[in-house]
Amino acid sequence: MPELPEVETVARLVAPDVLQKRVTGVRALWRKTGGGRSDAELEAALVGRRFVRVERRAKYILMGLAPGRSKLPDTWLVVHLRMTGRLVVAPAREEPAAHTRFSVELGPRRLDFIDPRKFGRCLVTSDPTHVLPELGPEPLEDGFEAEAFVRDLRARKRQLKPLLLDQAFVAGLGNIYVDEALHRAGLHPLTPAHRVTRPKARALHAAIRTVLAEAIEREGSSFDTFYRTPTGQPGSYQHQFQVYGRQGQPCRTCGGEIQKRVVGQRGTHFCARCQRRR
DNA sequence: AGCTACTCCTGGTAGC
DNA sequence: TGCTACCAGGAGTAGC
Repeated sequence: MPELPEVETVARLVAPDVLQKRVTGVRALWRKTGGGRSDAELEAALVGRRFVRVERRAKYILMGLAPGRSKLPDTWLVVHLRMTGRLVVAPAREEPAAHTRFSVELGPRRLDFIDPRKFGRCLVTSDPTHVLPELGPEPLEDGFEAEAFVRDLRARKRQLKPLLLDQAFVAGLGNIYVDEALHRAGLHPLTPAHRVTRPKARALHAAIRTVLAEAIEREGSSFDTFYRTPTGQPGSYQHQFQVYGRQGQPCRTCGGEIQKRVVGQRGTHFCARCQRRR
């Protein structure tokens, strides 16, 4: 499922195919994907504008469009891949692939949003802050400062797993990278945040950054048929997983058996020996 | 503040 | 083989 590294990879790879291209048509093949907007509304907002920015914030891809020859975006296409969303650029004359939910025509080519489970969104707005929820710091940016993280973490009483999944606390982590970061830091997913020692909290801060940066280097994780980069390539970080999906197998650090249990409705993987409770 | 449960969705798979 | 039941899960929301 796309988390920060996968979204970053998609944004990077799709950018050269859309930047400077002008929109010639828009269609929401599944209306909800486009936020309930009609094709006429979408066309009125986008047609004639040109993609001038492609950025990532948390798990969102922000694509800025400017009118005429302007370089200043006044309209944004905000994409969230959720579980199964993909962005693909294809020749406009080709039929859209199965499960295509939203299409932006760019002259001879077309940006397609493909999403079997229909959880993803392609929202059009004049200001991304109108559609983005409250989001915590970007874990790979300088603003994600260790001391502040330690302080904020220890001020909360939630269990680590749901706290780290909370996008308002830290942006961009999902089920996979939370499990991987907790293992790397040697922290049990059920530990209450305020019980984490300062050194362990610092270790967690470092682990989050390391895991995410390494996953971006490998273009994310593809362990099922879903996530692919816009070029159709799978990522390769799944080969680096220490705990995710490895229940029943030996821990690569200590040889203990990797456990799986449900925490807050999420499959949670950990080594009970490396990640002692409390 | 923080917990649980529910919703949205469908492809894949386990079980019969 | 063909059927049904269930599961995966990001994030929003409701209720306690």
